[in-house]
Amino acid sequence: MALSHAILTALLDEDLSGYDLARKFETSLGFFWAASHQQIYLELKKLAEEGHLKASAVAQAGRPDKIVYHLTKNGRAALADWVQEASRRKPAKDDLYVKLYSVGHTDPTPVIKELKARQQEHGERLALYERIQARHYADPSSLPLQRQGIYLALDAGLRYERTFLAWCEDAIKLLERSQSAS
Amino acid sequence: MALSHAILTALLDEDLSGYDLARKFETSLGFFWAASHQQIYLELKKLAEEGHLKASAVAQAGRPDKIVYHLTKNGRAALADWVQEASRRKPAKDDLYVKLYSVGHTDPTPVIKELKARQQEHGERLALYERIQARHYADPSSLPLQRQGIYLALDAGLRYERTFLAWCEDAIKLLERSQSAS
DNA sequence: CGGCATTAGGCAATAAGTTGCATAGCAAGT
DNA sequence: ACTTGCTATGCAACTTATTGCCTAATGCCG
Repeated sequence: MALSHAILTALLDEDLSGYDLARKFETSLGFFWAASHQQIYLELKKLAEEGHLKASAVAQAGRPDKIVYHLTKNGRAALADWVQEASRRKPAKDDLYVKLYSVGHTDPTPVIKELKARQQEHGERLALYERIQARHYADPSSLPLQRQGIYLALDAGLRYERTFLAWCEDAIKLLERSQSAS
Repeated sequence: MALSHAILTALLDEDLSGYDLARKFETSLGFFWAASHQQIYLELKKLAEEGHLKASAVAQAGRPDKIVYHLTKNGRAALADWVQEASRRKPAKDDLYVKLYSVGHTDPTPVIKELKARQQEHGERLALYERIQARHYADPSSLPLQRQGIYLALDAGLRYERTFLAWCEDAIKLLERSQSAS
């Protein structure tokens, strides 16, 4: 039950429809907790049934109708409880490192290729984070309290991407060197 | 089907029983792909059925019998195929960052508490990585090819933990400052 | 008008992972 | 004799997430 809490969190600020939420999970919050729209719609239904959210149908002109969800007192309390619970570190799961374990036994070429693909991918992500930072979090000391948490999450993302990219570069160098040596 | 590949990878070096594998997944490989013994036993059965592994019962004196698994040609080929497939970046999922999003709306104290707990946890993990590095990977340039991949994975772990700890410290500082200011 | 993208919501099947529990042999300590 | 702990394997129920597919209204482009 973790996506549910991410959804409740997203609804702290504003009432949103499932569709809106899905988009929010493609950017901002989704950087730290990814979810597909299928999952989101399902979870919203459950949360409404449990009384954590209140659903209201909204007719729209020129667009399909939508269902907007509002955080109830109940939901707010459930969220507060969850924030107080200690969460455990998520067990790491990344194919890339597992593949590194096979390096001595098979051709390292595909691993190098993958490292380069990741380099690209993480470089793009870093650029995105940097754009967001420049636009919305350029001056952290003047941020209102409500943005400070998000700023910190973004900062964690920035540091992670930079660290990963630096490692990536070194890893590629090492593997290419040992490849040409053999 | 990802745990299966991690298991195949672990069996590249040596034949192992489910129990042995479970222990391997509590250290080394498990740092990058976590798995419980229940999952491992289940997956081993499947892999044996599919012909990727060959199971052989081994009677032991003074201990319960065990089932040792050996990587077949078939399994080796499947693993090689998998290494060539491009793997996608795992969608990030960490409660901690989601909780940061709720900072302006509720009391930040539990979040600070959690950050400190993580600091502790990641500090211990870093110390563990450093011990492993000092013991087995002190001189990376002299490593045989088969250890270089593992060295790189460990290096990624070291960098990640250090980055996280530095961020953690800054995050705690910022939150405590804004807490006392309010 | 036809086709395509966007907005909006959903179902069903499957895969993957977690939690809790069960069994059983043997060793070593108390 | 009793308990604790390690080795060794497993089942069942459940939650969580992924994949693929579907409907339906509207706007826009050619």
